[in-house]
Amino acid sequence: MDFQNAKEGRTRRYEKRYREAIDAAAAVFAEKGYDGASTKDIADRMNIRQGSVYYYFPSKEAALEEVCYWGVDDFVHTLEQVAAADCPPEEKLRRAVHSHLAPLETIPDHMRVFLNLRRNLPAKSRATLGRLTRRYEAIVETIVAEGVKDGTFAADLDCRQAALAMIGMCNSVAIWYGAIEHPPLAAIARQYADLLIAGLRRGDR
Amino acid sequence: MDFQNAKEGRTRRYEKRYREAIDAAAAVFAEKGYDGASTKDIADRMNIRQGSVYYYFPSKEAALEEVCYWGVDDFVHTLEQVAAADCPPEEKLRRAVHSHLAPLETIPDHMRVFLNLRRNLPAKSRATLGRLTRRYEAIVETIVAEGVKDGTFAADLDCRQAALAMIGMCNSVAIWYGAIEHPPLAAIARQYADLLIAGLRRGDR
Amino acid sequence: MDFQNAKEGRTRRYEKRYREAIDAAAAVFAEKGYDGASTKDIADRMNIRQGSVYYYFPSKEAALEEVCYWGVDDFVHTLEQVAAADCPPEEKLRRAVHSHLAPLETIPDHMRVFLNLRRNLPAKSRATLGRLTRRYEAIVETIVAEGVKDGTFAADLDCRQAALAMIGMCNSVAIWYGAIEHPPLAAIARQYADLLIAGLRRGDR
Amino acid sequence: MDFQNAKEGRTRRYEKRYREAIDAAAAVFAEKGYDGASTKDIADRMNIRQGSVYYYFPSKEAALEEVCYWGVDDFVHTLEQVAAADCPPEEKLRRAVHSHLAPLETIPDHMRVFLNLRRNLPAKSRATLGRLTRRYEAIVETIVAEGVKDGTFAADLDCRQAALAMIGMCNSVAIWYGAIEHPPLAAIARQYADLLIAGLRRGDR
DNA sequence: GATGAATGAGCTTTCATTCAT
DNA sequence: GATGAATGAAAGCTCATTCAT
Repeated sequence: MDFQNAKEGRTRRYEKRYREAIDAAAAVFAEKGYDGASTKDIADRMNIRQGSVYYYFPSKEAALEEVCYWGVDDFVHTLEQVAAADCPPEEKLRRAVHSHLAPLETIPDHMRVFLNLRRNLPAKSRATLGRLTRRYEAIVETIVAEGVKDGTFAADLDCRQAALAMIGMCNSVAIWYGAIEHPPLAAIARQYADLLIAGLRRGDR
Repeated sequence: MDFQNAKEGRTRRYEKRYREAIDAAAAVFAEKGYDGASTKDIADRMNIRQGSVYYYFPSKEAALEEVCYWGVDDFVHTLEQVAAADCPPEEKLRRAVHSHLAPLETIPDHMRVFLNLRRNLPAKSRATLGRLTRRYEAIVETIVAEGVKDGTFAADLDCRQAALAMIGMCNSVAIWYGAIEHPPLAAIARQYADLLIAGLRRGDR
Repeated sequence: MDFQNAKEGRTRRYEKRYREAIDAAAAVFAEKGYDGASTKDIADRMNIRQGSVYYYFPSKEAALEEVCYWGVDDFVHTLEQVAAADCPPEEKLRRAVHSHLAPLETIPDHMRVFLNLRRNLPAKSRATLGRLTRRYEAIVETIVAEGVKDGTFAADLDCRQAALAMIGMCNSVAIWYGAIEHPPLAAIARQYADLLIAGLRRGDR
Repeated sequence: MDFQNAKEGRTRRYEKRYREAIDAAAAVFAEKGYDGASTKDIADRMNIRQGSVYYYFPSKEAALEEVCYWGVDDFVHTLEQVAAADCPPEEKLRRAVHSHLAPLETIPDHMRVFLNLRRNLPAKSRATLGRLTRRYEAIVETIVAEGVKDGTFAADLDCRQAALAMIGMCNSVAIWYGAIEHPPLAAIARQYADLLIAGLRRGDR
């Protein structure tokens, strides 16, 4: 109940509201797209008036930026840990599929916004996220390449294409996940991992 | 040079320009999204003035509709022929992958618009296209199921998920095809088909 | 009644409306200042709706630009002719005062906008107009210097300051001209010229 | 160290900050105009937050009022003393020019705001300041008339126009003073006074 | 004295659409 | 087939102002 606490309390409350603002933006962008969403939509979701949105974001674009950056670092970092783990490549791939799909359960809106609305960002942020994306792809490619080297996967694999295929397949889940009937996420991840692992064992010729 | 011919000539010219209008709309929508594109963008691409766009389309939405419908019938019909062909399921799947990717070379803009901007259509068209999409998915599922029945593919496959995985993987190519360096489309199709076929042989448990 | 005429007619009509748009902008800016004026004010004065203003100007700033540039070339050009005339410097100065004040009768709004709202222009136009202004001042200074050289004006005059004083005095008329009771413009010009000429004969020491 | 003193100290500190607020407003208004300036601009200049400006001024308009009134009483009073002095009219005119230009050195922002932004005041204050202005003009006119009567200035002078010319010429200095290279203020004042005095001796016919 | 949060009105700008020509 | 002119609605953004703390 000292000053320290009072300050923390205030800060925490502020941060909470700020976090809510980002989530509201994520939800609205995910539903309507960037150009299709209005700042009024975000305001409505926060139960404030339209102009007040600008208390939280300096611009609509900035709101998109915040949503897109949300969780990206963790996302890449997790994959790095998977790649660095002490286990066979096929296990790494399996874990990669699981961790790649995980955000669909925790922050599906942010994920969809990142996947589909990145291009609406100003050049600079787009470039930054592009670099992160390419790093992510490279790590997946590394895992595949590792499997090729140790004989787990087919010797003549196009590792880059295999990585893109894996990522593309997983990302495509975001399109219908939650909108149609489907197995639980863990089951989907298992199925997709099985398919990929078996596919890569004898994938390309 | 008789009236008939003159009329035909005019009509043909008209149809050509009309087709150009749809292509212009496709290109603009593909580049900027539905809400991000303006009728002026379409007009600019056709070298006419904004208001003149309405000579070709009764509304912006109608333009989107035309673009989305373009080639869809053929697309589904081709898959139906593949499914009806007299060949083993794995060959059918291979052909399905090829024909699914083919539009990327011939009408990439229309394909991207269909994939990403369907949701901007009025409910009615969206429903119609949704039905077509589900029919398409069902056909793929049928091919997979056929493979399961004759022992080509793993007995415990989730055929629906397998179909979605195949479609999602193929669609994901549209995201980077033409934007980054990549093998020719035929090679990509072969690799993806190989991966899928091997993956499905022993995909799920 | 030929094509040429038809086209001219159309163009003339268009230009007339365009000129009206600039005049409306001038009047509104003159009355309310740049930031104080709204595009709706301009629209109201033209009897069109607010958004339609953008049919005539790409932006509010562009409207200001048009107003500021209006007549400036003529203004400078007229002074150049005065300076080049074959008559004694004091007569040149008299004519300069007259031609400087003349726009108050013909385009008072444009003049006031030029004098007071130039600073609201984007850097580039501001610089262009700044160059014109400095050229104008230089010409006046030249006239004064001529008078000093031929003994008409005091030998120890600060010609630059004298030029600025003349211009400043004349411009200050714009502040009250038309708002309070005053003699006709020609009389004001004569009085001010008399004052200046006598003042410069024995102006500085 | 008694209560009285403590209170005085607080008051004095308060007044200092209050004066700073007015100066900040003056500077911001002078730079950006009334409509172009925001309360945030004033806040920034005072290193406080936007809302806190309202601790010093009940409204933006009130801030403008304070700036405009600042020094005006002294300004008029000084001229009254000049007019009442026991010296020839031409000396009075010389002193009037000096004292008219003096604020350019001491409170240039306030002066510019008074000159250019009076019109943004509410009707009442505008009227009050208008009355002061007209009184000021009348005093100058009186000085000129005195000179006419005693034969110092030309017998057929339009005294009102002469007064306006003097004031306009002096005010015009505010436009460029401090922005371009120029002689010291005292020199300018001398030059302008010389010009005016000589001009009025034989100014109108 | 000052702040964080919010409001509500107004602004500039964009844009799908209409229509007489 | 196409254009110039205009509309009306909505959008993003700014800002003077308020108020509890």
